[in-house]
Amino acid sequence: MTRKTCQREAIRQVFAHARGPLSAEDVLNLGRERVERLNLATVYRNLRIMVAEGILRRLNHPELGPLYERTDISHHHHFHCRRCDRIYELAGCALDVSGSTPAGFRTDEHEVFLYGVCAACSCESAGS
Amino acid sequence: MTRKTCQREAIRQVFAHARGPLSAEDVLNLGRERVERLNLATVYRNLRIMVAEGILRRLNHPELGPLYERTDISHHHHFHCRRCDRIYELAGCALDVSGSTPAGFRTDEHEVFLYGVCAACSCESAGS
DNA sequence: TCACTAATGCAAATGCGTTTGCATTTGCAT
DNA sequence: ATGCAAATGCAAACGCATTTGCATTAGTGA
Repeated sequence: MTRKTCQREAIRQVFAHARGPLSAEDVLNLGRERVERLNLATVYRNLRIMVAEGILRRLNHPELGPLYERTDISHHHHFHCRRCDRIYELAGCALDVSGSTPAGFRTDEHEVFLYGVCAACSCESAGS
Repeated sequence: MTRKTCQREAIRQVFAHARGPLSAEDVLNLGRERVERLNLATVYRNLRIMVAEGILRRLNHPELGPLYERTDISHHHHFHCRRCDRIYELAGCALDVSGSTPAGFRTDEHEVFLYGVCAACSCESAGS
């Protein structure tokens, strides 16, 4: 029987309000804003459950490592600002999948990662 | 002073003949076909040197982890066959980078990973 | 309210890629 | 041929994400 605990609820709330994928550490920190008494092991235990439930997906970012994101958002890709280290979700997909798949191959999934500087960081350093 | 050892030469040869990115373990195994006495620590030491020299690039594949590939090949992306676990290099790029970069953002680099089944594996299971 | 057990906290343990200390081997200049 | 420092082999150590054992806490049905 599954119980409704405040730490579990906090973790779900964190994802409900997140605007991008989160690392386990992120979930811990954001979760603690809601429930001071929250442990990393608990975070992992719940992340695992939520992934098993299909609520979350675990993705491996080439530069940031393992991140978790909700599965109820449509196909998208990620932009990593190397200045502030934030991850932005990019709506849609500008990849021609069939165009990049060799003859005889079948592409089931794909991931695209962009790296650069976000608007916020560009402004800061823009001067004037 | 840098010396020319057979293990170092073997590692360079491995990359000279590789047709895709390799894991450290791959380099060890392929290198041993050339020099039986080759150690993983040596592989790592040389990989590090070659990356520092700019000969190799280290990339983090979301499904396969850290891989090393030559830097003297033109822009391309990777296809991972989930059936045989092989990595194929895809010539060119079918991503509309500017199209996927939000206003105000600047994209410096990007990576694309495709997952699916390669031609060889498709044939095997295709029956006739 | 009470008992039962799921869930948590904590700390130790794991797995895996990678690094490092040190004794030994081996290019290479002399 | 000889000597010195670079390179290697080996095994232990690391860093980091993640898991786990166990005592304690706290939902929840009765």
